[in-house]
Amino acid sequence: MSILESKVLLKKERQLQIIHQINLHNKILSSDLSLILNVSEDTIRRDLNELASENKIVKVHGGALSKSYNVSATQADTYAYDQKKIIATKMIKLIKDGMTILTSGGTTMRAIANQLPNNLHVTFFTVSPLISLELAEHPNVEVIFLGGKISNISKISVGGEVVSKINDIKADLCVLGINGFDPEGISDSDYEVVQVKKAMIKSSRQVVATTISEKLNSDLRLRVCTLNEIDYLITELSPSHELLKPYHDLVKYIL
Amino acid sequence: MSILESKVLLKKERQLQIIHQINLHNKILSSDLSLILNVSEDTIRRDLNELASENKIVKVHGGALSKSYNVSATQADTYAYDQKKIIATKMIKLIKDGMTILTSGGTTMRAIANQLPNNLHVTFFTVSPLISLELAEHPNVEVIFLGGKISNISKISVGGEVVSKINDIKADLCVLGINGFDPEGISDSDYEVVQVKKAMIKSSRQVVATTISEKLNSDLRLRVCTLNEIDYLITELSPSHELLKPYHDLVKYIL
DNA sequence: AAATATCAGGCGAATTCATGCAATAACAAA
DNA sequence: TTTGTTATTGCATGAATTCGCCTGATATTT
Repeated sequence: MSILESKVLLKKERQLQIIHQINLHNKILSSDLSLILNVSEDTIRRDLNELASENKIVKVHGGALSKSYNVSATQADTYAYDQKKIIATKMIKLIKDGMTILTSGGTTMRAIANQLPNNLHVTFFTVSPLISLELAEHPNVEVIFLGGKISNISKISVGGEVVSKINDIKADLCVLGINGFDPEGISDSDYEVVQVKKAMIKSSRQVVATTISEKLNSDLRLRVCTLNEIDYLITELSPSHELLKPYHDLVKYIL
Repeated sequence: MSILESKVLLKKERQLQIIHQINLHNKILSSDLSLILNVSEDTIRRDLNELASENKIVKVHGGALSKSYNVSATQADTYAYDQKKIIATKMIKLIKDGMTILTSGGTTMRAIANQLPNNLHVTFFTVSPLISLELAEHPNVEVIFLGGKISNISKISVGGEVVSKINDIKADLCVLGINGFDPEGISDSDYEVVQVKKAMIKSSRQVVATTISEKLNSDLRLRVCTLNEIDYLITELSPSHELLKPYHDLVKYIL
């Protein structure tokens, strides 16, 4: 054990953290950064000004924005980010030390990866480059990327090689990001993605479906699985919420 | 580690210890080093300045950071981005339709992936999640990710599985991002990364080494290959530049 | 318009830094 | 060994950075 688990952040480090946060959420409030990094808002403001003058971020009243701001994609993201954070919090409670977890991609999964506490010792198998990077930030997490052809659309690896690799795994938990979800089951629109998700479900002891409530009761063209194949449904809503009523008989646990 | 601690450390030894500490923790405070090594902070400061001018660490107010610390930085933010863009332009000229290309990670590679013209029809094999994402933005590019354990430090997949997968490939071109480069060859500091790079070189018809001039004449602990194993050296400098003189006899083409 | 939040700029305390200098250590030649 | 040369180190000084707090100005919200 080393003596110097210094809590002191060097200025440069703090600024890197700020950039990381901004890249992740696309925007950030000075007040949030102040809380996260445990320094005064003045210091944050000075950092933001400095980073802005170096052209690394865009400073706005109250906080800062990412430089490469993809309007259409990210606005939806930021809009749902709070909800996804709630989902992440619920999801993380299911994770125990020593688990092996299989995960797909998607922004909800990304929020989970980001919120993961640093003291968890777990092994993640993933098909998403983005998630693998986010997970690799956690020192006690082992990340295995299941390689294959990267789908231009969904940005996860797909194809026979991935599927057969997944078949060789026996995971404790499968965390699925969801695109279509209704009483008939989970659905998706991309054939290759469906193959991967099916394999993931088959290789896991328990399956967790995570989705923002917005996607409830939407049906896409291809079926991934029926609801009796999943163990947990996690949304940002309270389990007793009206919208979730139709699912209480169909899914084992709703969180 | 008890009685011998009273032994006086020579400057070189001390600096090696400093580098060790930084590699271990990614950062270090001058005050901590002063305690650990039992010398005054002035001496530490002088050491840090020296190591920084040799480009081995990044000195900041209060201590120093590892060079590879800013992993999650944005594109425009990456160090020496303009230079890397020049390298990317030169590199891309070597790519022809239909090629199969094997690539490592690194920010230079990222610049290349980013600058790639959309009309190129090529297949990329990569071990870097970041590069795979960047490449997947190009509609006519097929991206295959070579999966494996993701190294927390270098953020590329490493391990036996990757290496043996690479051995099965026969690529036209291998594009290597470089960390250490001097007349004796290419070097790197991470054992696992070296194994992957070696395999990549072996599986490719031609090898391209790309590096910003700053990294020329730097020697890291582990050898990746000698210079006669690479075909092209690409830097941001003109091929006739003074700094490149020592390499004209050693590398086939300098661009 | 009033209430609230965010801002820029200045101040002071604490820390870190660069620099010069003298004491000491390391090393090479005699 | 001794002697002379150079490198290294610790300390002292004043300068520079960093950071939290404060104030009055500006922006945003209600």
